[in-house]
Amino acid sequence: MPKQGYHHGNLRQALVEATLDLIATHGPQGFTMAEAAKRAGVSAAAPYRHFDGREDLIAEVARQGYELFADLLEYAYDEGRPSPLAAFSAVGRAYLAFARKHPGHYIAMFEAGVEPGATRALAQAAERAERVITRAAEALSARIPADRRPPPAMFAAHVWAMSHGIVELYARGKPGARSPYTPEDLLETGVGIYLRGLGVIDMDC
Amino acid sequence: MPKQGYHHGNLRQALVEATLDLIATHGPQGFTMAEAAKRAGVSAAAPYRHFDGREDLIAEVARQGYELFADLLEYAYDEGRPSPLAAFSAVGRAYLAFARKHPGHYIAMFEAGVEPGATRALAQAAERAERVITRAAEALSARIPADRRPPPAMFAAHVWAMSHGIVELYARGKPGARSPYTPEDLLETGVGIYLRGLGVIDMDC
DNA sequence: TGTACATCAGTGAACGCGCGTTCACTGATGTAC
DNA sequence: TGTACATCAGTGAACGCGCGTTCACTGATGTAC
Repeated sequence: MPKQGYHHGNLRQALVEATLDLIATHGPQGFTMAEAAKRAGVSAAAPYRHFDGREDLIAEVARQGYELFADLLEYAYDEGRPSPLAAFSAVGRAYLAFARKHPGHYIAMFEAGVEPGATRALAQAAERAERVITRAAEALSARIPADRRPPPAMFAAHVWAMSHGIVELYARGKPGARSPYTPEDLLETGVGIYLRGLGVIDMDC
Repeated sequence: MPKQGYHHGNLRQALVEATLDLIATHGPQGFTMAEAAKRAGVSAAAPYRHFDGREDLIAEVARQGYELFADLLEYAYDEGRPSPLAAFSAVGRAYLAFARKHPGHYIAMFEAGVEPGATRALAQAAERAERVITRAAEALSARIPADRRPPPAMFAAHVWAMSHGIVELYARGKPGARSPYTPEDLLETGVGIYLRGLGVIDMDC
């Protein structure tokens, strides 16, 4: 636990967490350096001891988001166990769970205007997340005849796009604001139909 | 053509267009009332003769976006001609074309934090666009046995989500920034696979 | 057709505010000897 | 163990800026008679 004296003890991370909170509740632009400092119980000048400026702080939040995201997806994938299909579904559920449980991270990553190439560390974390999805798609499509299966990168892009679209359109704000279905239902049914189209799962189920 | 004297002639629409430009090039938050007024060749106070304030101006931009969007989708759908499948595909292509050709509108509609329920007119325009997509989905799924087809609203949500996801993730910024495929390719192949999964198009093609 | 007048659509100056950032400073900490 | 000192992590005040918005005003327009 940080001390409560003149020195904060762990200001850098406290600022990151204040930023997460602000972004999650007030949108990507509702975040200000001054307010983040205030929430961390520190003067407005203090953040500049730890970050180059506003952009730098947001980029760090996004980076941590990608790391956590990649961790969760990897954990859900579990190296393809117990089966490629089950692992793939678990990744999809983990995607939505991440967006729901970590809205600040998600927004910083995808809606705050931070380019994934902004930092080397950021780019690497983003790549790691993408690799999990691609790997899951690869394993799942291995049984399709080679001449009929789409490239794994394309497969992954389809699924990522649907997931992201569902988050953006149907998982924000009040539930049911734009659709009578939950995001989880939409993703499961949508990806299910898609996989049937690929011939990865049976047409009869 | 507007006169060039003391009176602008068509300031309201000129402000809307300046806003579109600013939003398209500098993001949803790169827009300011002052800059929009400047681009329209008018003092910073003038916009307040036509709009209640910043929010009101953005809402009007979003409203015009939804109207145009609905028009283009309706035109593409062409009441289901020549076939439900062809009409459905045309709607998908129109969706991407709209996002590409009218980025300012698209961003104002989906990324500027304007709630679709902000204005009655806005809500109606948004609903009209949604109805086109739902109708296209309905017509297309009519041939599926009733007990196996998803509700049209769900079908529409799947396709809308994939389209939106592709726009957000793969159609912004430099082409190929995140994927080797064009957004158009991604949407066509993605929706194609999805429709095969529904049994709407043949598994052999 | 001409004129008086109400209405409309601009101007220009000013406001208060909050933001990001800088700077000289000072209190706290860690380490060499 | 004690002390001197370098370094670190904060403070508080101030800056310049640009933004959204208001207000009293004035020039232009349209219309009744």
